[in-house]
Amino acid sequence: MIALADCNNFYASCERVFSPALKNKPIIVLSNNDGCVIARSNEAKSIGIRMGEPVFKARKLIIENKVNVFSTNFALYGDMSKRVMSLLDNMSPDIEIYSIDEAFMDFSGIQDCFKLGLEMRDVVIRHTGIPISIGIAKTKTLAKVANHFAKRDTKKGVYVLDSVNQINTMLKSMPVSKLWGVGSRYARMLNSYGVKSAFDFISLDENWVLEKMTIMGLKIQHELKGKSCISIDTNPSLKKNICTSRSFGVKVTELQSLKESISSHAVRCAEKLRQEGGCARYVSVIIKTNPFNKLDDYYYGYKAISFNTPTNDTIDIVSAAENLLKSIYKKGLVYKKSGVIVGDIIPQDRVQLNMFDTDQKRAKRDNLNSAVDLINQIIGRNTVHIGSQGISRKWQLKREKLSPCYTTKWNDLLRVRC
DNA sequence: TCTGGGGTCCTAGGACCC
DNA sequence: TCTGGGGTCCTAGGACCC
Repeated sequence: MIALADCNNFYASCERVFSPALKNKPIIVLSNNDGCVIARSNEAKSIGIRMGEPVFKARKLIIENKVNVFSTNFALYGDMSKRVMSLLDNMSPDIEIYSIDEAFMDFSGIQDCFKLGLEMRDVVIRHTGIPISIGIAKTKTLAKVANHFAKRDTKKGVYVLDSVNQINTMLKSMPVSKLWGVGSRYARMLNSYGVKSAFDFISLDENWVLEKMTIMGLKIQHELKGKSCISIDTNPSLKKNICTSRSFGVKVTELQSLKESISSHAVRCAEKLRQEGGCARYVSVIIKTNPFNKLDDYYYGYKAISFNTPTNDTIDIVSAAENLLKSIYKKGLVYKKSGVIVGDIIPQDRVQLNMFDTDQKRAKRDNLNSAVDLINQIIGRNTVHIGSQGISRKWQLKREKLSPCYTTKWNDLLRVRC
């Protein structure tokens, strides 16, 4: 069995630990620049303050209900997280720290999972003051479902989901949008096909799920049916990506102020990189304008370089970032109109012709359009994307509506080899 | 007026190799 | 008349997570 421990309303609970007078009072925690609500106590949830809501929209509710408002204090949350995780680690054979407030634990071989869950919950609240919920089931995704129901049982806070009947009942009462791995896009798509509950989802044809939601969707489905596809990772590898980003409180149009931000972001990135003991092969800079501002055009500037020699040197990273910034600013941020991607990226809707070596040359020399028509006829599409290898096997498979022939990144769940 | 920050994985095409 | 194919790496972009 796998257990998922999840701290309840983690940031809000952390703040409450240090201000006991706030017990049973509504609390919210805000993002950078105090822009959005990123954590809410149960009381704040019941008032109707929504997750991610901009503060100015929730202001009325906040004032009327005398909600206690905090800016983020990540040093505090990180420290509290370490304490919680170390307690859980002491009581469980194997643990995967999944996020600042969640951990998966391997409960295989445990006689009474429910009892151990209750003990953990008790120990954590006594030693840290943070309430946690624990869901226990056969797979990670089912443990997430179990946790969903553990949260609703405020008395016990532990839920073991083990019989098929019980699982089906729970999945029937759970909207598909609440499933781990189903975000707003997939939820909307699934709803449009009449798939409303998690149970509707597991009843879908596997090939349909694969086609619409890639291998990720199929894994969710298998996990919900009790077939484990996502194992516990107790030995996390180095980060594959390190990012420092901030929103500006106000609109910025001067290169100089962008440069200052980019430099300090780059320094911070280099710090994180050295902490990890890693090296950077690749640096990229992205600048966007406010997507919510309907009055201005939306700009998205992107530029990246690869280092010949991977580095963790602050100077290298900062100067690379500054150079990238300059080229974006000059090329894109000032001139380009909404939605245009700046940098070295080629627009998606291109018609690139490169069918067969000899034909390609002839086509370029003679008449590009007729060759495009020819390809369209062959593959029966209006828009042509043909690679340098001509119509590859990948394309042929696609035309026959078979699965893609990628294999290297797929696990044993589904091996489609051509 | 004011809308977060830091990550992951998968897909697909292009370049290139043998 | 015929058009190799299997593999890796790179990269952008789209989905997701907390």
